[in-house]
This record gives sequence, C-alpha cells and structure tokens, in this order.
Amino acid sequence: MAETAPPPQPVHDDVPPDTDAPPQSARPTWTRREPLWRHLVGERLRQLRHERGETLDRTARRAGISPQYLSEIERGVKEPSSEMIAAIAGALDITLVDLVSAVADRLVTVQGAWGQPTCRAAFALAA
Amino acid sequence: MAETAPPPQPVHDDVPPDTDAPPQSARPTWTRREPLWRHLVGERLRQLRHERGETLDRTARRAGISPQYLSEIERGVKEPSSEMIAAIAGALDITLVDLVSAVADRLVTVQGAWGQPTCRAAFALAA
DNA sequence: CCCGGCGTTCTGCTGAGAGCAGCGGGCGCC
DNA sequence: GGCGCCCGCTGCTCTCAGCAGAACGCCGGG
Repeated sequence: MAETAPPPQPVHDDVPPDTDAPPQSARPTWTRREPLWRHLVGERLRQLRHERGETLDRTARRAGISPQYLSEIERGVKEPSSEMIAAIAGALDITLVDLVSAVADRLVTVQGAWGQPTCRAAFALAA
Repeated sequence: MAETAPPPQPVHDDVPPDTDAPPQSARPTWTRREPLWRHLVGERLRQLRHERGETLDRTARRAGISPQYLSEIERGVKEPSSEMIAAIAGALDITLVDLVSAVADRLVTVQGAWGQPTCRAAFALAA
C-alpha cells in the first residue's frame, strides 16, 4: 500500500448480527446507520431465492459458484463482483434490471418508514 | 484457483467504446446485451458528478481516492467495493439509497424504450 | 508557439481479499 | 439416531483493487 494516500476509512460500522438468529430471520445484515451495497444486494438475493423456494446449494450450483460463497454473499460478508451478481441473478431467473430495481425498492421501503412512497405505491395511486 | 469449480464464465461481453468519443459523451460504457453492475453504477456516478458541476479530481479528493481510480470506476473499468461506492456517494452528497434508486431509474429508462414507465412517470400519473 | 485545466491511458507495484475446499457445528424435522 | 439446510472457521492460491508516476489528448486562452 502506497504511503501517500491512506485508504478511505470505512464510512460505516459493520456490526454483524447475532449469530443466534435463525437463518430464515428477516433481520437485516446491518445494525447501524446505512447499509453498504453488498448488504443490500445480498439480502435481496436471499429474499428472491426464498421466494422461489430454492436452496442455497441449488442456486449456487446453478450460478456456478460454491454454496458457502453464495451464503457469504447473501449475508454481505463478501463483496461480489459484477459478474458474480449477474451469474446469481441469472440463476434466480431475474435480470440485473429487475434485481437493482428490487434492491432500490427495498431501500425505499426501509428508509421510507416516515412516509416516502415506493414505486408500487405510486402506481397504485395512479390506478 | 482451485481445480474443482471453474470460475463462472463472463455472462456478457465487455466491449469498450471508441476511445475517440468525447469524455462528455452520453454513450454508455457497454455496447452489447446487458451491462454489468459496475457499468451502471459508474455511469450514474459520472452523471451525478456532472450534474453537480464537479471535476473528477475534486470529487475524487473529496471521496478520498485517486482521480485516476475514480475515472476507472466511472467508466466501469474497475470494480468498486461497497465502501468505495459509499465514499463516492458521500462526496457527491447523495445517499446510497438515492444512488441505487437512481441506478434503477436509469435501468428502467433504458430498458423501458418500449413503454415501461418510470417512477417519476408514475407519480405524475398519480398527481 | 506557449500555458493551464481536465480527463484518459499506460506501466508497474503491493497487499488485500475474492473464491474455493475441507471440516465441524447448530438447528429443525422425521 | 438420521437427514437437510445453513453458518463459521481455517487455510490456500491467485487475481486484482487501488495507487503512483508518467505520458498523452483535447480544449481554451494568451
């Protein structure tokens, strides 16, 4: 590491959740301030996988990665590359378009506790 | 690399754009099929930076990274970590919430050439 | 011509960490 | 007990993130 510019300090504290939490828990993988991208995308990938009734092992194989690694990605422990995100999305039969939109939707929902509407809410109003 | 599972093959071809293109060009940093996450987020970061009238050098310094590296991130050449994304978003005075939403909006806009409405359009309808 | 500003590209470097494998553990269910 | 599902730890290899230095291109102005 070069000595001129120190690496950017982590802007946020990653506080891992209780490991006692059941794996099916809806508890987010961050407990303080803003989550990082890897937390959000991981959470959403897990949610999508559960919605499809797929096991971690099965989805991982379909994506061409190890089950452990998919577990780590879903929990926001590891930083997936863009290709990995695409591969997992493919294994879940969702496009990157819909995945990022889904992540954004989740974001708005979480941050919108004080009333910010979601995309879906907007369409409902329009109808 | 372990010999058991080959790395997932790139799902998409990254074809770099013409280097003759002016840096202010609206030409996307992918020219085939679906873009990858790093292309989309990079594009959006550049767009946001231009909207704010900030130079690459200035934003990079604010984010605590090198200007060259920010250039690479914006062009989708390098894979930014979640912390990097957060740092750059902070330098642009935008939350990760709004950034991912902005990325998703861009996605819908691009993919919606055949008529899929955006969030903004939905709110306009509601009003 | 010169200069400065802005951004990109190239080369080269180092250390972090991605991604994996093996193993063990916990939990729920039968 | 068994099984399935998932998580955590250790350890490994190799890629590449992130940087620095240098050069380049383009533009505008003197």
